[in-house]
Amino acid sequence: MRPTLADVAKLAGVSVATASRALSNPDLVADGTRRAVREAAASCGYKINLVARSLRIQRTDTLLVLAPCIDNSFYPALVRSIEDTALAMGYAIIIGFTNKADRHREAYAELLSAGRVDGLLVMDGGSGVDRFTGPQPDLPVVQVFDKIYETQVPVVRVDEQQVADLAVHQLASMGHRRIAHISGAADRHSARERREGYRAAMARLGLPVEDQLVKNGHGHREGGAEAMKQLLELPLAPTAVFCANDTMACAAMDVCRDRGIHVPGDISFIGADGTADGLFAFPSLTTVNVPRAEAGSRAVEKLVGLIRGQAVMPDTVLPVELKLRGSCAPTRTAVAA
Amino acid sequence: MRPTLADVAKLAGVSVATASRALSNPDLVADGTRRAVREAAASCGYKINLVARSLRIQRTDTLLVLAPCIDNSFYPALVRSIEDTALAMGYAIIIGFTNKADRHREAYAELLSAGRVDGLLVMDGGSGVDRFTGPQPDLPVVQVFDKIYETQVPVVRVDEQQVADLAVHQLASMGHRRIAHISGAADRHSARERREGYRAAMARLGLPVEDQLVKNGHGHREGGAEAMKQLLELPLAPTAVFCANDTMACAAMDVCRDRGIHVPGDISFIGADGTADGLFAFPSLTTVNVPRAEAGSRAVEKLVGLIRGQAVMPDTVLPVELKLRGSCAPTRTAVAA
DNA sequence: GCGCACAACTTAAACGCTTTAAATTGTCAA
DNA sequence: TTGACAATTTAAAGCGTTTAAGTTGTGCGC
Repeated sequence: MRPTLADVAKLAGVSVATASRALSNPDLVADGTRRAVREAAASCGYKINLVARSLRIQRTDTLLVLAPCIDNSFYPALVRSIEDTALAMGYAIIIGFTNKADRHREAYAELLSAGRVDGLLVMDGGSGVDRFTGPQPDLPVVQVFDKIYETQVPVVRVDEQQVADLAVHQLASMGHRRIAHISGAADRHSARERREGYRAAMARLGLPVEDQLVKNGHGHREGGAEAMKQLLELPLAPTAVFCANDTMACAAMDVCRDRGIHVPGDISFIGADGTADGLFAFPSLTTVNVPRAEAGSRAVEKLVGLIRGQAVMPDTVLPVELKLRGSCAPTRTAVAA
Repeated sequence: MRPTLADVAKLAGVSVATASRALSNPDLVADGTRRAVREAAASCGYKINLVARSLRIQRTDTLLVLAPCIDNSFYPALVRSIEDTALAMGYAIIIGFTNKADRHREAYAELLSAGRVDGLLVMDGGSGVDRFTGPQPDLPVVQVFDKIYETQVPVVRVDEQQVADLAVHQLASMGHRRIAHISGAADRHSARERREGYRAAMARLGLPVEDQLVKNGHGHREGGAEAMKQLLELPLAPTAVFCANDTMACAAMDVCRDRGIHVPGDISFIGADGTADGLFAFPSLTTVNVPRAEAGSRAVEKLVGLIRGQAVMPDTVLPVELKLRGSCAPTRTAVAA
């Protein structure tokens, strides 16, 4: 049998209460006692039982992290930084992926309500965090990106419209006027916002906002490629494309390459997110970087704050930044001018 | 206050023992009683406290999964399948990344020894699973890939030498004789085995095994690119390269493209692992697929088996498979012949 | 010498559940 | 009517901690 605190106490000739204090609250016992208990614990290989501790102190020091997936190139950096920050703050993370069967959602909702975690970090705003928590979560919840405005859940996010704005402005400043947009999955808040941001930016710049220049790429490679093909079939093809994420942008560039269309000579691309995808594309992809690692840590800090009783803070909005790389260039006319 | 079983019992007019049974062991109570308890539970919003349950039954139904990282394109599929299978078998997973500071290792070793998980799944064979478990783990452990022969830990893996063998044979069958190898991180078992497998296959085929044709790419893009550059500077450059993973293969192909060397016309490539990297490369990368998703489920099944008291089974060795894609072609001389 | 403050420690209860062993109830045969 | 037996239910003992409340002992001022 694993030794318990009682064994340690007996060995050290003190009560379990003292043994407990000697190990976890050293200032409350005399020097000699502390040493005796420590030695007893070491000599019998005592290890605390965290489950018992959790039951007693009503804390698990564990966070549940729900991500839609992990093979998406957007999430790994986020998840890593969450894990890193959580660990530094004394929390372990249980991870769950939610874009699978409903079975998953239910299982995790169960974990949440059954007191096995102290808080929830959702990255899957998708169609509402209340699927996991109910309308009035009795557990601290923080959401990362993809804000759902209907709920009052604190969020760490970026200004998604600004993402689009930076991209469109960059292209416009290079002389592009026919700027297309390949948008992301319709159920994602970020995708909707980026599309709106694109429209707004185009309008502000006095550029034509044609419906045919906006195609839905559904956020993935195949959709991006298909959308690009449609754009290339237009009577008057765009000279630049802003894609709602890097994955689609890379796929779109590949379509161009396959057809002998030169990037950025014939057409320019800007992606969004700032994933590694674009870094290794050819040409390397200009993108609007979304600081995922920082979002991860900030979200954990926020969540831990809530758990520890801090008042709900306003949304955290992180800055985005344009990363100018090889995939966009001034229009020929701009060059000629 | 959250209602407890005692509240439910009082509400239903039975003892807590009966309430407990009615909810978790329904055959042991009479029909009417069961219904009454169920209704009482529902009416007061009772949710079981899993921590208390865990303490009592001495199980946590949680697994610790340690991965070196997640942004590596190799691991996501593995982690997802682990999560999926674990959930289906009634386990949650705590995930930890171990290629960070030692702080991480220690924290997770603590979790392990403190009874917060029922078992451990390690993907980071790196320099020995005993860093986490000590020489005699008192907890079930299963390792995925990267077997460490010194320890007696059951493992789910592939035949890494066969990975190399399939690649070399394919290239040789296309007429290649000067086949180079870009190897992976020296501390990884898979990398060492693949290099040995390359040597053995070359020798068996009677092909020259020159030290200068073997470069260390350290498993990552930069290393792969650098290794490729060195290979191209050889007096007699190789006509084909087997890379120990897809990431390096893609980087190596990019180097060729930048220098105007045509793939597969001038030089052929085969990678290994079967990650999405190679699928979207140009040309798409021939690779030796390592069934990561299946390895994940098998590992979980094995681990849960151990937890439930099954005897230790022999290693599980999964089959690998060559995926022929656009990055390799017969040599010019072979074509001419 | 008495009372008091204070430090050091112990006792005992609590956290919320499961499960063994014992008690209760009901049924039926003798 | 009684006893045997099965079917339910209950009381109580844990699971291994933490901690509020209580006890003991020491030194100190008076």
